[in-house]
Amino acid sequence: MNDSGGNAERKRPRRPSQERTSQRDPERTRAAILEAATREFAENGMGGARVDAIAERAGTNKRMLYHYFGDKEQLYLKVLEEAYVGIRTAERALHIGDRSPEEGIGELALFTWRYFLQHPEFLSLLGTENLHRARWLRQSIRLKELHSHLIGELSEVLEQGKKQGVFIETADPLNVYLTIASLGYFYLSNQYTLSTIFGRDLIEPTHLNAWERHIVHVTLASIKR
Amino acid sequence: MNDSGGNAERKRPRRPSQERTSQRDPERTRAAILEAATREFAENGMGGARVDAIAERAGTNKRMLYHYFGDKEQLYLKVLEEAYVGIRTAERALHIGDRSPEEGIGELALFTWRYFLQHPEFLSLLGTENLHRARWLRQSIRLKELHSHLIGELSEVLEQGKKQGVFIETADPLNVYLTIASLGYFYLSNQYTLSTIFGRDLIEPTHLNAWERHIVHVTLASIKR
DNA sequence: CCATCAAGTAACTGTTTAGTTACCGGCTTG
DNA sequence: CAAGCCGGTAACTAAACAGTTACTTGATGG
Repeated sequence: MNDSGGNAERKRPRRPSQERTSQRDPERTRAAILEAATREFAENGMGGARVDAIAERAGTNKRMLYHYFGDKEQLYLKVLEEAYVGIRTAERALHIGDRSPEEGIGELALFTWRYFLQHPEFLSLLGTENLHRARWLRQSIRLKELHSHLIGELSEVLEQGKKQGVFIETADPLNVYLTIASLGYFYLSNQYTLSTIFGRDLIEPTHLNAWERHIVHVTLASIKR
Repeated sequence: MNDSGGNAERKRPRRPSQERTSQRDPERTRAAILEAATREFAENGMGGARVDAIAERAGTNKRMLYHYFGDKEQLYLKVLEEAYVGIRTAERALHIGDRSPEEGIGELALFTWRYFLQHPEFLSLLGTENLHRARWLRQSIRLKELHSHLIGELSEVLEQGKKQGVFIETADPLNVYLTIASLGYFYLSNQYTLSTIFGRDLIEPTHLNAWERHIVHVTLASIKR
């Protein structure tokens, strides 16, 4: 019905073939799309992110995006998975069991805070995923074992501290991690509304450093005997 | 140009006028739209919320929504403002200065946790607003003074505690509030990803109660001498 | 008892969006 | 050295969307 121009011959849009530095590089294109998608999803959420915007940011076009990642949802899941792999990988390199229990926990708190500070896009992605009740993360089975290492190592450090009599007996590994993550996550992810309603610029270096010390202080105060 | 059907007479879509319980009630319609909008924005964020969906949830139509609230952005801001008024109003009724300093802080921690627990839509709205860097909240001037009361009252309680020698001298009102809010906000707003990756159902009553006690414990441990 | 205005309805419009299709061209390999 | 595959482009399409318009209904005061 709306087939404007009923003639059979279809005009093909013969491109002018102007001298282009085409440089085919699948890996680079793929990586560029993933990075552009990370930024776009972090800035606008799943609902607000635009596929066209991702393609443009990556210096390519939608066709390649669908070619490599299937569709918007699969691309989003890939971005989320990579973000988790990023923090858990960096965390493993810490080896918090190598120091005294107290230093180990302090080290983990400092690392987590600084990682959050340097990776705001990770916090944004978590926020978006939780808005949707982990709808996409739930589909990712391979991620489960990624996080068990953290709890295992943390558990060992706490046990050692209890044996040495420096930590209280009720200290729980998941609770300790949630405490550390809470204090870092809320301060950073909610900095915009907090700065607005309380009239204090939370991202200023002085306040940032004070909060870093505060996190370590609170975490240790909550488990020390 | 695209004026399909060149005849001057316009077909008017004469509605069948079937027995309807129309009940005109501006206040109720307005309130219904606001409540429907709160749920829709909380569930889908600013980008994901649909104006049609809000109208349908409210049992009315888009025309009324635009009539009462201007446009989608103004409606969203109204929803956000009302959410803040809600928690700050309930907070004022606490009068944390009436008890001992230690009890007062514990009371505030408990209240905040329980309010967050009972108002998940408030947490969602905060998350959405922060994703957009407080873009809409910043436009709301009248909200600034709403929050100063909280910090003022909290400050008095801390000072009293310091005089009595039960709190450390470095205890800061904003830091204390941020600590309480962090521990409540993160646990609830990130419960979906956390439950998924750590394989523990955080919303289960047992764990919920344990975390409530944990918040009070951590908050007090961080400021007690 | 009718003129007026506010409450309310539903179809419409221009734009944006995710996803698709038709086509191009350089590199590898049989 | 040609054939076809893979990386790449741009225009297209159907659906969804925010916002508008043309119109109806009911209440009220002069």
